[in-house]
This record gives sequence, C-alpha cells and structure tokens, in this order.
Amino acid sequence: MDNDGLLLRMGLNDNKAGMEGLDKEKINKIIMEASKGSRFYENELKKEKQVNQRIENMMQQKSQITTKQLWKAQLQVDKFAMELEQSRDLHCTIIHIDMDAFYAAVEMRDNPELRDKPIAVGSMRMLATSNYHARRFGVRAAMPGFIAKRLCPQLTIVAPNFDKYRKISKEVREILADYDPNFMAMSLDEAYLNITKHLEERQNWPEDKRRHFIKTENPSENDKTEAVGSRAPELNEDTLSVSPLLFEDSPPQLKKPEPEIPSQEHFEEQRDPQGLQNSVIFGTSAEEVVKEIRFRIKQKTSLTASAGIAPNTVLAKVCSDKNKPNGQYQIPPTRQAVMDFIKDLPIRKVPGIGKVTEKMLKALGIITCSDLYQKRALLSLLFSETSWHSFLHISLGLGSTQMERTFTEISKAEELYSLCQELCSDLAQDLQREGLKGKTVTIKLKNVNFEVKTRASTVAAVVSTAEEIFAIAKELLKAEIDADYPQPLRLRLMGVRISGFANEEDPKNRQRSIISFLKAGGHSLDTIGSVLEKNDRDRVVKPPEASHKESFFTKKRSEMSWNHQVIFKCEPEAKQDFQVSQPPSLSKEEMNENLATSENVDECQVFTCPICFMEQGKICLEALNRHVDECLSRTLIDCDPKMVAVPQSQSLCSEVNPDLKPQKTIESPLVDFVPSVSVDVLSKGHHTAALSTEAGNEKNQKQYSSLWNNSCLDEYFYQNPSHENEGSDATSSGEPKALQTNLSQDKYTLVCPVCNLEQKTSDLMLFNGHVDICLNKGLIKELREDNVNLVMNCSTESSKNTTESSGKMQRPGNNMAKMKRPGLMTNNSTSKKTKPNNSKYTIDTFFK
DNA sequence: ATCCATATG
DNA sequence: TAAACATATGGAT
Repeated sequence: MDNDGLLLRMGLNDNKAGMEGLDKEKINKIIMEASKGSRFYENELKKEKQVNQRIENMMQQKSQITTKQLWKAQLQVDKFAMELEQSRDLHCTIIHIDMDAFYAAVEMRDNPELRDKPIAVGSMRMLATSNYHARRFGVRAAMPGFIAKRLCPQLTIVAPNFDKYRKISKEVREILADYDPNFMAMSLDEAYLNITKHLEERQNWPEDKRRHFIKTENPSENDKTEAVGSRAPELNEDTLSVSPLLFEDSPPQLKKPEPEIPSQEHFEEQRDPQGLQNSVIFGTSAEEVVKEIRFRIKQKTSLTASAGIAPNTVLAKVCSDKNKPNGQYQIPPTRQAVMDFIKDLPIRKVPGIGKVTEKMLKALGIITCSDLYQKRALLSLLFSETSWHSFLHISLGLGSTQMERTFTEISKAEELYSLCQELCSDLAQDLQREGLKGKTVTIKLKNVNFEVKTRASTVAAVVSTAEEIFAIAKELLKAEIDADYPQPLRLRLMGVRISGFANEEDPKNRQRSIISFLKAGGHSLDTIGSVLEKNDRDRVVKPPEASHKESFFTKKRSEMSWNHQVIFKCEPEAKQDFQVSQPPSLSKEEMNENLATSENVDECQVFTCPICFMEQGKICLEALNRHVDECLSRTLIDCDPKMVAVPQSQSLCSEVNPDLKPQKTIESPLVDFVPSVSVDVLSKGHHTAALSTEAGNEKNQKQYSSLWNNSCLDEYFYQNPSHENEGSDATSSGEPKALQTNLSQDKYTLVCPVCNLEQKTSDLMLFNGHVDICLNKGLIKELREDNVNLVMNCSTESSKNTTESSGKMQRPGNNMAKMKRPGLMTNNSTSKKTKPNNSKYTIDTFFK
C-alpha cells in the first residue's frame, strides 16, 4: 500500500494546495482540533516525551565523546565501509511494484459513481487507504474516518472488500510470476521481483515474444483506449492531481511523474494493418520490462501500478515511490548513479527508518543519506553495531538483492518431513562449519496463502547435529500438521533456524557499541590476544571455488545469484569503490580518478604501507589491512591531542613485521582498540546468532535496515527537541556542538602520517578527513601501481558476508531506558508466541 | 521466557 | 461516537 504518512503528528506535512483540497495549516488545524484531549492524543504526547527523553540521553552521550574516540571510530567505520564497498553488487536488477492506492482504486474501478469523488476505504474508525483526490484534503491511510470526514466532508468511505482485493492481487501476481517465478509478495499490493534472469533471456527474444495486444473490448474503460491512442493512460484524476501530501514526512521531492506507461518513444506501437488488434512491442531493457509489466497489469485489472528499478531491494522500493502514481523510476546499476540518487535522499524515505529513527537522527543533524554517511563515526559511537551497520548500508546505497524462490506447494506429510530433514542437515553443516551449537530450534512455515508461522523449541543442552536438530524440528512440524488435520498443511516455504548459541554467554561475543568498549578500556593484552586468535581462525581464507567449504553465507550468495556472475568476482565498478572514506558526494571526483582497471590477480602482492612506508613483502590484502590498522593506531596514540603531536610517521611503525601484535612499548589504554581487533569484534559479534535454513521461496524479507539500540545512549545536550518540525536548525546541521566546543579550545600541529605534511588545525575531524584522503589516495595509488585487484574477493570474513547474507536486515529495535509503561498498552500480548527472538546474532541461510 | 519499542502495510 | 491490527525485528530484563 502506498502508505504515505500515518498518524497525524502535529506540526508537519507539506501540501501543495491544489485548486481543491486543503493546505497544510488547515489540515493540521482541523486534525488538532479533532484530536486534542482525546486519549489517543494524550498517548501520542506521552510517546513523544519518551522519544524526546531518548534523544536527550543520546545527546548527553554524545557530549562525552572525545575527538580521539571519534577519530578512532572513524577509522574503524571506514574500514568496515571499505569492506562493504567491496561487496557491493550491482549485477541484479530488482524491481518493486506497488499498486496505486490499491483498495481505493479497486473500489473506483468497480463503481463509476465514485470515480470523481474523494474516497477512502475503511471505516469511521480507521481508514486503510484513500484515493489521490482525497489525499488532497489530508485524508490518508491510518487516519480514522471521522477525522477524515472533518477534513473532507464530501468524503465517501467505502467498506473494504478484502476478498476482492485478494482476487485482484492474485491476477497481478500471475503476471509478475512471468518475470520472476520467485517474486516476493509483500502484501496484497506490493511485490519485489528479481528480473535479472528474465532480462538475460529476454535479450534474445524475438519481437513477437515481447508483443502485447491491447484489449479494447471494454469500452467503459477509457484508460485502455487511451493507451492505444499513444496517450499515456493517465488516471482520470489522480495523475492530474497535485502530488500527494504527506503528513509527517517527505521533504518535497518534486518530481513530476512523467506520463509513464506507454511513453511512445520507447516502444513501438503497432496497429495491425488488417485492422485486427492493436499491439505494442516492448523493448529489452529493464525499463521496458517494467513498462510491460505495468501495461499488462493495467490491461488485466484496469488498475495502475508504480515501480522502481534498482540494483537492490531497498533502492527499488524507494524508487517505486518516486514517480507514483502510475510511474516508474530507475537507478542505473552503477555506483555513481546510486550515489547520486542517495545524495539528497531524506533518510525517512528509506524503508526501516521510521518516525522515531528519523527524529533521533535529526537531532544529530542528519536529514539526508549524505548526512548519514558524514556522521558515520559518530553514529558508530552512539548506536549499537547493528544499527550503525545498517545506517552505513543505507548511506552507501547498499541493500539486499536476494529473494527466495517460490516452490511449488508441498502438502504431503512425507515430503514435508523429508524437506525438513534436508534443511536440518544442511543447517547442521553450517553449524559445524561455524563451530557453533545452539539450544533453540525454530521452524518457519509459510502456507500457500502467504501466512507465516514460526514455532520454536528450546532444549536444555546445545545441539548441533542434523539428527538432533531434526528431532526437535520434527516435533514442531508435526504439531502444525496435526493442528490442521484433516486439512493438509500446504506450504510454500519452510525454514529451520537455530539460535541460542553457547558462546552467546561469552561476554566477548556479546554485542557492544564501540563506546562501551572505550569506556571499559584497559583490556589486557591477553584479551586482545584471544580475540585476535579467534579472528585469525575465522579469517582462514576459504577459496570461493571450494564451494564445499564455503561458509554458508557465501554459499547462499552464490546460490542466489542468478546471473552467471561470481559473487565475489572483481568488477570494475567495485574497484572504483575502494575509496569510501569520503562522503558520497565528495567521493565522486575521487572515484573518477580511481578507475583502477587492474585485472584479477593473485591475492598477494607486494605492498608498501602508506603509513610507515615499509614494504610489506608478499602479503594479502587482509594482512596489509591489519598492518595499516596498527600503524594507524600507533599514530593515533602518538597523536594524543593533549600534546602537540608531531608524529614521525616513518618511525612509528617499527619493524618490518607487518601484521603482528601491538608492540609492548605501547601502553595506551586504547591499545585494545586497534581497529583490526575491534572491527572484528564489532562485525562478528553481532550477527551470529541464528543459523537458519529455509526452503521454499519467499523469505520474509520485508525490511532490511536499521536497527538500533540505545544501550549506550545517555544524555543530551541539544537545545530543544520539542519542536519536531522545523528543518535542521543551526545546531543540528553542523558538527556536534560538544565537539565544536572541545575543538575550539585547542590548536594542534599535526603531521599527516601519510603525506607527511604539517597540518595546523583546531579540528581533529578535519585533520582526520585529510588523513583519510591521503590514505585512500595512497592506497589506491599503491594498489593501482601494483596492478592489484582491489576487491578482496578472497575474503570470507564473516563481517561482510554476514551482513550481506542475512537477506533480512533488522529494523530499529530499541532499547532505551525503560520507561514506565502506561497501564493499558493493550495488544502486545497477541503477537508474541511464535517468535524466536532470543537470538543475538542472526545468520540466515536459505537453500532449496 | 517475557516484555517493550519501532516499523510496515 | 470514534484513533486497528497483525506481524516482524532487536533488545533489555
């Protein structure tokens, strides 16, 4: 559902008042009058206070961050960002299809009387959606009907006909299946498709296979005739209407939808010479495919859809919103295009970033994805690992490309069990490979009606073998089969997951934010040693070819890649992406200059450390990275802002010895923060918690992205969180206040450890930025000269893969100080039973 | 294991 | 008159 906007938040919303409808102020006034004093409103206020408190805590936390911490964080984050860059995959073509005002459009279609009126589907208590006409009055989904009536007295409220919507949805899905049999239906009116494979095949299709006839039998449908008449099948009113006004979000992204569907230049329309049927031929590009899909939907249902085309699901979804209604938008599969798109994109547009997250980030001066990238170091200190990782994904325009396949219905008990067994044994292999054992086994079942159930069982002792897991899973499955008996259990997806790993108890493996590490401080070298050891073990490089031994996530990725690309193959685009230390906006120029075109070569090369300038012999990138990390952290330590630091970079890195332990002479309490250690802790620590294996098709991959925790939020120092609706004010836009204050007090003379030039600055971040640039240039230069493959395609390091592989990402969870909860908060109890949420880490794997 | 907060349609 | 509901997720306790 194109759900723009939800609850009426006070003071929000933009509106381009049309000739008809209401403007923003009027809408807000009416809503306010209708709302104030209501229990609902009071509760909204209370919730708002809680959020404000969270923000306060966060700002307080922020004020205690030192520049040194920030600097260190920057290094770590950038290292991780670099890994993400390298794993960027632009080979898939993902589309997101979204029916326009679905329920309302159906009602209008079937009742001509409604066509020119503002309507909404729902009840006086709650509206499910509204048509575009009604939206001009501020009437939208998730608004109670009685309020909508005050906004728009002429509004017609139609009761929903879900059966009808389901039927139409099925018709649409039949079309979609032609392009991706494994498409993922998100709801009745939304779906993701991976058309990579279709596109590939389509290139060789003769025109006839791309020809579609125009139905003219239904004269009452004027749209259809319009389509023929080479006039885009505009919606009678919708397309003409001003763009939807959104409560609560949407900095105007004025993009007037161009007449989409049949945009004549793009496909040849043919009139059968014999006067038989008119037909259109669609091209072979992704855009044409999507036009074709939308055309067919229109033909079949008389309804319009909007679509987004992008290299991953996140972007596709954002795109589908861009030219809605009845429009489409593509982000070409290049990094540049992605970054351009992301640049000014308000974070709120990104699925997974909701109202609260938006507000919290806004308090940090973050409005757009560029802001998000720019503040990445800060975010890594204020948010949980999962959270900032997902923020980083977002700000780099990364997202999942994976969807599960739909398999044909399975309903025979025997088959169900054998499938389950198969899943268990695969899962067991993964477990073994990861050296994990868990206590909770969860099965996930999605029936043919797309209903998902999960059932979990926790046992006393850890299990890891296929037999043990199956024994548990079988019982769970049996219970479900029995429950439906004598009806067969008709499934389209089954999953098995294991969680509750033994090592979760191990404090070292628990999630922590960096700041908690910083606070903890003083870790002994022993601790470091053990972490390193673990990491080293984890880092054992497994060649991608050895599919047998691949880590499960690697395997998953390979399986999911439909085209013939090898997932970790080095691609030119990926290479350019080496530099990630600059904000997307800045990185362009760099990018262009970085078109290292080195071919795939062996992973080991002779490197010169850009910090200490020591030649590192034949080592692989991983080792180089670690070495550089250490050099950097030494530099850092020596650059203690307390003193005027003049690091002799040459001498900092003592010996040749590339990647070994920190030297004993270094005794800073921050030693345990050498990036190579903490990055791994950070990246590994989090996601490992549930291995799961699913078969079937569709994984519920509803959203990816962020997640957050406030375990480390503290206080606040910002001015005034209460007004939520003004744009970023002076304070929020710049550097953190606290930081500015700190910085203004000191002046340092620092020597850039890379270029070796003296930098006089009062702003460590600026200096840091300088170093970043130097470092990246240096690295890139070195690498290019050495003709090295910049993509660490041999890396099977879990951090990267893990993050990518769990097709689902998390959404902002929360943590925050517990608040007194209102005495009545009703409905929480209902949805809890089935969830296996005890996992700290999650790695999901899917296979057939 | 249970509860809470966030997010989505 | 009147502000839903189901579901998924992370995280704290």
